Amino acid sequence: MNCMFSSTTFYLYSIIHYICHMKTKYTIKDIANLAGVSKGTVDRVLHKRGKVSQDALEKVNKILEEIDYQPNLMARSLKNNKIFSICILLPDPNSDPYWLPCIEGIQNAKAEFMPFNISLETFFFNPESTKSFLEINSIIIKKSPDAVLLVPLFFKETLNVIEKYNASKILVTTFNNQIQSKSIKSFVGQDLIQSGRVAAKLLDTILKKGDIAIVHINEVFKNAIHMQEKEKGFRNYFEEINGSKYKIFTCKLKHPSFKKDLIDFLENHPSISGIFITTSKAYQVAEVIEQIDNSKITIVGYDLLDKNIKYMKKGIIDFLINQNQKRQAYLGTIGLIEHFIFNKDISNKLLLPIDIVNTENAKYYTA
Amino acid sequence: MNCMFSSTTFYLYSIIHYICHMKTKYTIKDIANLAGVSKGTVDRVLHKRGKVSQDALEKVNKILEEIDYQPNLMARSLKNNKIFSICILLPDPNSDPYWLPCIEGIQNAKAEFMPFNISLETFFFNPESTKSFLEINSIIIKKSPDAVLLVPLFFKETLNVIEKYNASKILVTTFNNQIQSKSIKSFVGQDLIQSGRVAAKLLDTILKKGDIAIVHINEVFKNAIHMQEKEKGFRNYFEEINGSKYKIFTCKLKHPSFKKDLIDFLENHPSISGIFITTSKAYQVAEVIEQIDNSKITIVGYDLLDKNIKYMKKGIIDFLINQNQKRQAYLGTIGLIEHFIFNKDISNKLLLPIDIVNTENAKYYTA
DNA sequence: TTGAAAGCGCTAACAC
DNA sequence: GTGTTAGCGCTTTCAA
Repeated sequence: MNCMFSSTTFYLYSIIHYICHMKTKYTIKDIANLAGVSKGTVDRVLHKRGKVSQDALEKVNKILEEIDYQPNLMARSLKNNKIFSICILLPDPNSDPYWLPCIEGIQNAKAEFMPFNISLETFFFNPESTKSFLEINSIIIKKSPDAVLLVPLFFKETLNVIEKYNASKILVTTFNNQIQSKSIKSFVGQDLIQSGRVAAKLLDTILKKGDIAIVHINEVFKNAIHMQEKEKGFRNYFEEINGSKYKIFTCKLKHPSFKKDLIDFLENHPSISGIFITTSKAYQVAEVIEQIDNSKITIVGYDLLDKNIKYMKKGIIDFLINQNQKRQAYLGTIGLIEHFIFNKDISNKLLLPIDIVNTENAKYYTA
Repeated sequence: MNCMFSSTTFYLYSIIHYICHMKTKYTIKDIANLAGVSKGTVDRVLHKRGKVSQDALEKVNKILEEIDYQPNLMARSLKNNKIFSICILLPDPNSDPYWLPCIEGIQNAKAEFMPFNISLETFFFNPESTKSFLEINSIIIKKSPDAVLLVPLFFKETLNVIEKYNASKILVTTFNNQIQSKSIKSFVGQDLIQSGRVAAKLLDTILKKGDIAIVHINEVFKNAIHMQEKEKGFRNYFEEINGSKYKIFTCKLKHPSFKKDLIDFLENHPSISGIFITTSKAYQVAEVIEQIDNSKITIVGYDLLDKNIKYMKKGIIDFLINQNQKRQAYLGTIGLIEHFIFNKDISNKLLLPIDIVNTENAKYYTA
């Protein structure tokens, strides 16, 4: 009973409203005194470590119910000064620059919790190689960290490695790609269907006439589900509007015939006035549009890659939707850190805002 | 030398890159041993509390230079278990619903740091009364908190009260409204000029023809500077485009002749195809437009008030710019808390993203 | 000027 | 079963 927690709200300007919570903060010693037992016994009850008589158990629990005991986390983690270790696994940013901002997000998390005993190790795998994914995962398992935060790009392989982590009692959380599994304790990412709807609304607001193309750029198979969900949300938006005035075409492109196929598609569909690109490669479409077309086609794409921003500044890309990888990685990391240090619950699913970006607000999302 | 901080980056998928920092974490005891003095002496050096011989000072400093000592904040705050108290002062949400989300932001901050010894008290003042502002501030000063976070709506009065806080050694930080004063240790808010530019870019993207009106709704004088800065950024954007095709009119409205004046203005300017409203009262313009006009006028306004969202869903307001009061209040609060608990620096100026909101992504910013 | 020691709240090993 | 105790790292008081 030696410290207090107070919470008050004041309100004044003719009348004065005064609301005040005074909450006493109890320590284990207080509880021991109140229950007439020793600190050790209280601790055994709190941690369900057994070896407590029925009588003592009831006395302590009675007090605990009455007082809303909040353990002092500072003291707890001072005592248990174990080094928690977290391994983070994501696709190699050298293979796809989309992942680059994640590094910064992880570093920010690390910097923020620098004074605490946290060991963070970051690993990259080749996004085009399930083998590299499996290899790195077995390296991580050998290090037996307390938790792993990973991007589950490959469905089957992920379920496979998760079982191994589970067997080793290693906590698994994910970001960017959502995979259903009760063994995954947390997912941080975006609602892709909803992000398709955001893109649809943008084009619906801008376009006065013409038709729309959904462009999928087929890089590696990892994105297949992503692209499908975005298309689903996009079409869904227009289906809900009775009597939508646009025809919507889907256009699947892949290298190396990308450029030729896109040009052919546009020539065959001269009514196209808006394009929605479902990957972060909008700049590749913009390059082509810039060369062939003077008439204005509105383009909505994803992600603040340098090349995308360049074409947005040129006026060829109109909007970019920010998938916020950096913040995904940051929140995934601090979620684990705060769980270990402060005993916080890990939120099962955290859906980040779907940011609409134009030339004028871009700097706030890239910084 | 009894615990470690490690930081590693792995990279593998044909070659293995392995980068590993192993940083030993030192305690005061370690330093004392290394320097051949006692813990007490090390502490005196660390805190510059004097009473240390030249010889001892040099020995300790030499070690400190070599090892990059990071004090254990858990232990420190366990020892100094003082209750830090923070008072928060903002305009009454009953007078202007704009401020309502701030309450939630403050409560989130409170919930997040519940286990620590922080006392938070929230006060409201009448945004139309400098007197109430001064009265509440003198109540707060009497409570002598460790810090105050306030919305400095009134320039002169704010400078006045800040001096008093300074004299009482109470830390002052601000949010939402920026006032230049070296006595203000932190500001959390948005760049209003840039937010005007964001609005301009939106209208520039959407409008195909016609002219633009900037509408100021004159509620109370508090907003005068806000509105001016937004207009400045807005016009600035179009001035930078050589040969902008729009004429831009400024329209100042105030109640009770608001509706009539707006209708008159639109009748006198039939070319208007886009409206930028510089306050959170876009819904008032939308109400009028809905009644008088079938032709499409594009509207960009501010803030996710229920009424604004309602008109956005009706298709009358096209975009809302989110000033993110909730996050401003949240970040302002946790900035202070982390300063007190973890000794973190308070960032002098924190500019939040200027979020572009349409019907499809609104829920992420209001939740 | 310096070192020794107590104690913040919690945990866990160790006697009884 | 239960209470006592040492100790996590830091601060601060008190003797020396």
